[in-house]
Amino acid sequence: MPELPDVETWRRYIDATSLHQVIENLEVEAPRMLRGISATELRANLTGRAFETTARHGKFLFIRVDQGPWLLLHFGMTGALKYFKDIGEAPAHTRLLVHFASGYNLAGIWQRRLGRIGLAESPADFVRREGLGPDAFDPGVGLDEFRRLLRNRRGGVKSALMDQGLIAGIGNVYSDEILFQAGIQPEAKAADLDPDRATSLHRALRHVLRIAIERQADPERLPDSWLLPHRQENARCPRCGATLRQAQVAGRTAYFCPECQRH
DNA sequence: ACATTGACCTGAGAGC
DNA sequence: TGCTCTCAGGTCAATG
Repeated sequence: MPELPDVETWRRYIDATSLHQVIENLEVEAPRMLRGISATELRANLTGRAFETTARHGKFLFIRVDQGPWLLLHFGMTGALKYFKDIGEAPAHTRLLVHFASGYNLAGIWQRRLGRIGLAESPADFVRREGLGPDAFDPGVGLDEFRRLLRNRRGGVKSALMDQGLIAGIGNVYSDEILFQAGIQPEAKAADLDPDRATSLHRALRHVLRIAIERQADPERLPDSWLLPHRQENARCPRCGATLRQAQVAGRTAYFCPECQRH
């Protein structure tokens, strides 16, 4: 599902397709996805202007409107974007449709309406307001800072990784991958990780996110040595061949290798 | 301060 | 075929 690497891929997709074109009109099919703004207000803020630049923080994508606010998108569990010409080709479940004067269109697609469309003054302002933690892929989150974040946690390490207020961008799937590559069980207590394991975890986090972004978050293109392609019932660990285990952790289905991952 | 649960959504797949 | 149930998992609110 859309986590940091997916959203980063969508950000680059916007950069490659949708900047510097006058927005002629905009339609919102799912008003419930709007927060704190009406479809009419959103249209008034965007039409006649152009997208100028993009930013991302955690799982949030920001698209700056020239001389104006930032369009804010959250992909929820099923969000996607599509840039296309023929309006007859508008994808199913299009909830947001931006018509450019060029004749091209940008669709925001959410099969389930679990997502968010809005405006923000600036990414920094939004991040502060929402109480988001630092972006998980920000090089500024170095080992020391990472250790400090974990040290102050009471609960499990998987739940810490997924807490957007602690560190933003990691969800259920990538937290499993990061823990697998670090060799740590999802239910291990975050504060109990010794310095070596915290270092491994930090390194795995950076490595997983970097490779996933490079591969455009496409599961088909991720290495077979990763857990992610094997994230299904009764599959085998790509490292040791043991049967992967499935457990409810922090309310989600976690997959892990009982042999390779330890407390 | 943490975990747990259900709601929000919709479609796919299973079981009958 | 068609019905019902469960599951997927990001976020939020209520509860323990």
